Amino acid sequence: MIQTNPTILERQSSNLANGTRSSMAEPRRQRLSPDERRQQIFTHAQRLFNERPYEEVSTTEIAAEAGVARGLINHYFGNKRELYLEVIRISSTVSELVVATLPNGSLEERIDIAMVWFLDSLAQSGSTWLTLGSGGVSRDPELERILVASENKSIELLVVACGLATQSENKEQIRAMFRAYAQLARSGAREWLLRKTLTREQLSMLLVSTLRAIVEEAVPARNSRR
Amino acid sequence: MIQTNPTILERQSSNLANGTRSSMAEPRRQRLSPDERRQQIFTHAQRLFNERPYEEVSTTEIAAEAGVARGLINHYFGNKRELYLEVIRISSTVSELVVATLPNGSLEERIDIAMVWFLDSLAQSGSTWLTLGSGGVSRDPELERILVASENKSIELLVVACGLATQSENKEQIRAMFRAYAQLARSGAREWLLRKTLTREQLSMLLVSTLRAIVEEAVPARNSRR
DNA sequence: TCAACTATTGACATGGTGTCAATAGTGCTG
DNA sequence: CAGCACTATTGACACCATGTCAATAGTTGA
Repeated sequence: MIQTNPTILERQSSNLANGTRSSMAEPRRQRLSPDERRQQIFTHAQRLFNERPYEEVSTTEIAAEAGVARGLINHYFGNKRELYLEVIRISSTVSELVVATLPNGSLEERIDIAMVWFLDSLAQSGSTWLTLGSGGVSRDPELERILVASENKSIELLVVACGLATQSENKEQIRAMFRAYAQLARSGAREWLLRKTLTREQLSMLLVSTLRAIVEEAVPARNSRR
Repeated sequence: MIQTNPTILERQSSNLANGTRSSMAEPRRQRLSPDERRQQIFTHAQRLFNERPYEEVSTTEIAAEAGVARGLINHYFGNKRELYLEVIRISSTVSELVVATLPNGSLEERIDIAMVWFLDSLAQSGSTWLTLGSGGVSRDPELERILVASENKSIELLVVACGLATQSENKEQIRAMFRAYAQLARSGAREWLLRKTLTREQLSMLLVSTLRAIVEEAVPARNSRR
């Protein structure tokens, strides 16, 4: 366990702490409504899990930061893994809020619009989504399920934007290619937002040109199956 | 800890076991040369780490499978993490063995050839490389370093194949785009080899068309930077 | 044959996680 | 307002995984 700050183990009584700690004896136990307490723990867990990977964040630390007994985490969330999954569940659904109604128009136009929407929602949601390793890694099956479900929604949206939704045959192939494309997009977004090696325009150009190539060249290749 | 087979905790005396276990008392301790013992532990660790993710494989299990005391793992490898990194280090360098000398020719031809080489080496190395989550996740810095180094080699090769090696300006942008492309390739390979949702031809078409799009459209967009 | 060497072991200490009975705020009721 | 039921919260306990290290037992050479 990494102990960066020696003061984090102190009791911190959230935001409704009375400043007169020395004069007035504050209650040794703070009793909140389950919703409040749950939210409080969740907030601190969310922050810590965004700072460091799962294994390096201990429930002891989360409890200390939230100023509660460690057992309370288990009481509200079952176990550490479930708490983590809840954090991920929130992070991965941020970008789903924006469900753009796509206008009619040429493929070019719709791709452009979808890309603007994608980049905008990314710029807002920040780096949370980027650091998730949703790449079919053999990690946690439940974690996998959550990330895949979230990704599927985005992909379905993209399929619609490209006018391939009506394509009844080769459904699976199209989805597979778009899943691969989603990884390009994710990685590209990482280059843009985290590593800052690409400008937004460059990333946009990358995403648009490759997506057009997929729709116009790779997808029509459905006749090349055996 | 997952205990699938109740017999794995038994002593298994590697491959040089004498069959007369009941009659001849085999030595309670088997003393091997450090190289042999190290290799033996490594082999079992490699198998287990390929079957299940890091956290779900305990050193107790590795030691049991190898038929040695758990302390020996620390003696030879320091700690569990270093053992794991050594496994990864081997897995990620498999595909580097094939260093193709690229012929001259049109961009189209060279991309085709590079892609055949890429898919061939993938088909051989199997799923080990695919399940690695090398996506800039904030995991282990050392793990990150290893995977990035391995990936960089592949990317450099691809840059040469595309005839962009001499491009002195926008070096970083080109590399960034190719890193993103590598994720598309990795994900596509996963669809081909693991999920079997794409045929080799379809994947090849996907990779070739998108790569051509990047080289011809995205990369020349270097003048669009601010 | 014996002794130095060292590969190997097993007990110990540490730290993280989950469980659960005991405890102490809180609000209701007479 | 006192007392009581309810339950949010605690802290001690058991369990498991990891790392350390002194003791032990094969092995090799004199």
